[in-house]
Amino acid sequence: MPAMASPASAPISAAAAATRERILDRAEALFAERGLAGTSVRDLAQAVGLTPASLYNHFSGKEALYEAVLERGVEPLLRLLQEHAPGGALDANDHVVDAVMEHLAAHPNLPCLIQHEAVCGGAYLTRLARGWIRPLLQQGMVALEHGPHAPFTRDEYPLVIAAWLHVIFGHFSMAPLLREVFQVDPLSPEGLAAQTRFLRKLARVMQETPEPTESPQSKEREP
Amino acid sequence: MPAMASPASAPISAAAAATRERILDRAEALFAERGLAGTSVRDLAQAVGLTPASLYNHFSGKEALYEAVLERGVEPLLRLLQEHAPGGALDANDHVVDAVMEHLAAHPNLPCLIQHEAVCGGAYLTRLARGWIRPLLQQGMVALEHGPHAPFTRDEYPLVIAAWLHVIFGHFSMAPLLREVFQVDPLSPEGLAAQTRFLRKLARVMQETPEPTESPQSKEREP
Amino acid sequence: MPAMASPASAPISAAAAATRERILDRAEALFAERGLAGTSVRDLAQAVGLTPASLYNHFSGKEALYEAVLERGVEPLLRLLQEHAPGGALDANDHVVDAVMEHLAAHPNLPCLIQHEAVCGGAYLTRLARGWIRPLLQQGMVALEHGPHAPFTRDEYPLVIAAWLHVIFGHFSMAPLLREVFQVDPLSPEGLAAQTRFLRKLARVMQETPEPTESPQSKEREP
Amino acid sequence: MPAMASPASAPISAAAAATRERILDRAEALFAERGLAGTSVRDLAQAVGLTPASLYNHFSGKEALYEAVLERGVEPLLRLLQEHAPGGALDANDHVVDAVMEHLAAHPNLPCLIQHEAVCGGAYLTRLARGWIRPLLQQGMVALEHGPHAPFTRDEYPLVIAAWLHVIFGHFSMAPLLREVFQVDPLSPEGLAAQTRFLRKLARVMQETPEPTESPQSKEREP
DNA sequence: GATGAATGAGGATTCATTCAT
DNA sequence: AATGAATGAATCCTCATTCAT
Repeated sequence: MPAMASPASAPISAAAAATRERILDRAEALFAERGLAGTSVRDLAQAVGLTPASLYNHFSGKEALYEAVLERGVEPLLRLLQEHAPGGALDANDHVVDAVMEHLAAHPNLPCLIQHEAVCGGAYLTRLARGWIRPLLQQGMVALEHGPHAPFTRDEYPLVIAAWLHVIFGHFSMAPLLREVFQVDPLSPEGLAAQTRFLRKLARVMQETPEPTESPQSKEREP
Repeated sequence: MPAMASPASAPISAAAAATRERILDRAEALFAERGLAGTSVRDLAQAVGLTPASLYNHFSGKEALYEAVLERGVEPLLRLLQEHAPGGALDANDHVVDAVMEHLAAHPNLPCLIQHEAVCGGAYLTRLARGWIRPLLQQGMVALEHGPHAPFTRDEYPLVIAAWLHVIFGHFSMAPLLREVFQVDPLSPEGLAAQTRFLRKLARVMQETPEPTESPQSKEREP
Repeated sequence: MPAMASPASAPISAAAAATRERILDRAEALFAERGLAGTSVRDLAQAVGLTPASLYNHFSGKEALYEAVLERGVEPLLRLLQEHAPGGALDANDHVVDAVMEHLAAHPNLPCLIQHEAVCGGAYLTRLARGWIRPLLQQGMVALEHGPHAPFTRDEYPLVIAAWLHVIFGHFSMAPLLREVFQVDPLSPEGLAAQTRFLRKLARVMQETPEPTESPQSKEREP
Repeated sequence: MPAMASPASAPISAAAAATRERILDRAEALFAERGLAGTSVRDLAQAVGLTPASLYNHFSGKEALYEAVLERGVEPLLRLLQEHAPGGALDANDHVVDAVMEHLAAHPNLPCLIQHEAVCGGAYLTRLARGWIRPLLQQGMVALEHGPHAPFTRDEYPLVIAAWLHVIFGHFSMAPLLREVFQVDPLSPEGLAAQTRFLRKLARVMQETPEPTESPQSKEREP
């Protein structure tokens, strides 16, 4: 009798699910700001208005909570990227950039979390990398190959992809620094719109075939 | 005989200075990998082959050591950038990129340290930002203005600068991730050379005046 | 049914309060014997049969515990003294002496605690002094003025009060020394009774108007 | 050749002795204020303008220094008291009081040191008590017996002695408290003079034979 | 005689976690 | 589901002390 079972357990589950979500929300913010090591269970609990002991009713431990935060944040991003098939070139790219920026604007903590993981080369990184970053980037590779002739050779494509990753994520993960330096909030609507425009331009620029007349001095410098 | 006085005190200072430098070296690596909160004094001491108590003969505490690491790593980078006057455009840029890459290749921990700081918006960040990052970036602004007509408008210059920052630093700070994803070590000599070549190309691309014939659909999308 | 609500929460509170009291008891003894600096949290915890970490569930730190001990010990003494209005002279004094001795006999650690504080001139001293010692002693001044003509002038009253303080407290705070020297336990029932009798006698003696025929040599000595 | 040996070693010894004395001076003050446990070797060294390591050239350790301080302070007091033979009664007492007060005025830390020891019942206490306090107090007993008929019985003499100890020492050891409470510095010349006068008066009062007509109510109260 | 460097032991406190309630 | 109390392990740091210089 599944219909009968739910009234007994579902209401409880509903409240629990809400609490769980609240925990994830606050934890995401704290982990993004301070990293895993820098965030104490007490801080997490306090941010939710709970006791540390109570957290363990929802998550089996700090690391499990951390992973849940990561997963919850990353999965939609991954799905979003998979939806954008690597069919059209420039046009598709614009779409992808817009979609990604939109998603990150709604979840500005995500890049910080990933940055924290990517920097320390932590335990989650491997799973992260193999689980979805790799396919994601390889999708980017495919997209590149379908695009117009770029000034970049095929073996440079990984660097191109990485550069995009850095530029897109950096805008969020280094927001405090940029805010301080440029006296503008990168996460404000205007800041985000400007960055989106900038990224579109950048995409266009990077895909235009430059004249092969390279400046002579840089030729000398290359080994 | 002042020359004789130094052998009496200098050897002690020399040994101490050597130890101090060893501490800074190891601490830089650990802090870069794990951040401030994730690095314990015990680990630091052990990495140097010292007792935790002995560390306190050289630094007054973990935070002081952290600041010293930051300072030691950042200062030369700052000096290096100040030497490159914002005179010539593309040519100078190539020089700067080369110089910065060379410096970071020798101190690959530096971007991680800065990334850690920039993400959390910590206390050191403000000092960092106001002390040297801001002037540094403003110097970049000047350089941009002296360059050829770029596809980017003046109010986009900060974003251009930031993008450069992200691309250059990201290659180092996200090295573990990139290594995992692309199966290539970004910090190997080849990896660094390739990145340097890529950056030069990118610089050239970003400074070429594109034909003003923009693709129509992106025009529509811009508000 | 509020009576039912308490069994749900009161038992916890009750157990916690009991533990808290046990901590205060043992801490009082240890602090009295060794002072604040000489008492380690580990010793305190061990004396209660607890882990150092557990102490922090009841007190926010060593100093907080110390203050709580001081407060708990001092407050009843203060109340006791306030109850004895400075009405009758000798008769009232006898009452006060008896009451104080009785209280201190039940809390022989109190004088040691106060002594420790008074000697070092610590941070708590000021609060101690202004909070209750001062009013207490000024009450003593009033009592003195209501008494019979004493051999002491009004400007000597503070010294008289202080002397009483020293004699009464000293019997407790220097008990280990006195025990060692006189081979009698000052804190035994007999010791306390004897001291109480002695104090009564002393009170009487100090309040009797002496014949004004002072010995001539002391007159010469006084400037 | 003792005459020749001294020029070689005595000058050094002289400087060393001076340093040693400076150490003792500063240590006396710090130990008196904070007790043994509350005073760190670093603080001691810093107060002398020395390095902790250097202290060990003069004293074999903190405890040894502490004992030296105690000994240096206590011995002259003991000698002083031995000089005052227990011959004359009141007159002699005045002399003793004056002499002791004079000595303590010059060494106001002494009572604090002794108080610290007496309270905790530490290891030094026994030696202190057996070594000199006991004979000292027994000398007081003899003096009492030679005096005029006092209102105190022979078995109360120890309490009388102890009371004197408390009153005399308390004026110094509780100086910070008294200063705070009475807004007068007990250690100022005036404060000391007043206390000396007060003690003389007290001595006279305590030695006068009271009329045996005791107040009836106190008789009832005595068991 | 003075000191900087080194250290084992211990200082107070916080950590993540468990469990009875 | 929530929590207060308890705890072992770890936190950063200070302690008194030694020793080569």
